[in-house]
Amino acid sequence: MAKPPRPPESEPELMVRARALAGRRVGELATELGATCPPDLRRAKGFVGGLVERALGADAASRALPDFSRLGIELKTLPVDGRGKPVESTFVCTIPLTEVAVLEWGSSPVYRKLRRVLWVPVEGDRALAPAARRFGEPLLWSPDTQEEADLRFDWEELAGIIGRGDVETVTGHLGRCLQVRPKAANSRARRRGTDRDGASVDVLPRGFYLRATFTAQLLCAHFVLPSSARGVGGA
DNA sequence: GATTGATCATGT
DNA sequence: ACATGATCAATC
Repeated sequence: MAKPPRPPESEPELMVRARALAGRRVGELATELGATCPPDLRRAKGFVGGLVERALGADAASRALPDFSRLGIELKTLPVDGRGKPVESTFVCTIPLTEVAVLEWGSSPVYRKLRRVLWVPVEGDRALAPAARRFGEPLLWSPDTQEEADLRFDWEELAGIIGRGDVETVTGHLGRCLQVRPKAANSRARRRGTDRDGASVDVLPRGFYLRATFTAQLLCAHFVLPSSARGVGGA
């Protein structure tokens, strides 16, 4: 692998780097970084995400910090179709099953992860070889008033159910913008949880994910109009 | 066609 | 083991 850039020291510096990706292809970037593009992502699901981390100078690699630790910004690549619409949900965080009952929205891992996110759209059509996929225009995003209210609503519903010890009743159907789905090596994986009586039980690990409908809406809204023109904050 | 549940690779 | 990065593929 070649030249890992310094972490960006400011948001503008990060955005200059991120915008420079727009219109370029995954394969070119891989070549520059000395990486080899896989023929498909079946056995390399995090390949594009890792590539962009390195290209932009993310420094948190596998630590419990935002990708750009100094700036407090999380990086998410977002696979989109030919019209710019997300084709996959977005993983947010694993669910701390034994703690969720005690967490408030403001102290929740969902809130912390989503406070500030750099979205980097990338073509995600499976018919396109990974190397041929182009990057889109990045969006540095924080939830606006309505988005945060929506996220909070779902968090309270889902965390409430899990906090009561009913994680096994939660399916991916619940939640308007957030959902709960498995997050594990396989369906036999187990991690410590709490049942309805407060007893310790081993359950399938799960994570919070953003629905594609939610990321579609946020891309559209924040690209089409700047937040100041949408009456954010109550106008 | 959209969605849910299952799964893959890598690093600490 | 569990965190990071996600997409695959069966099913609705």
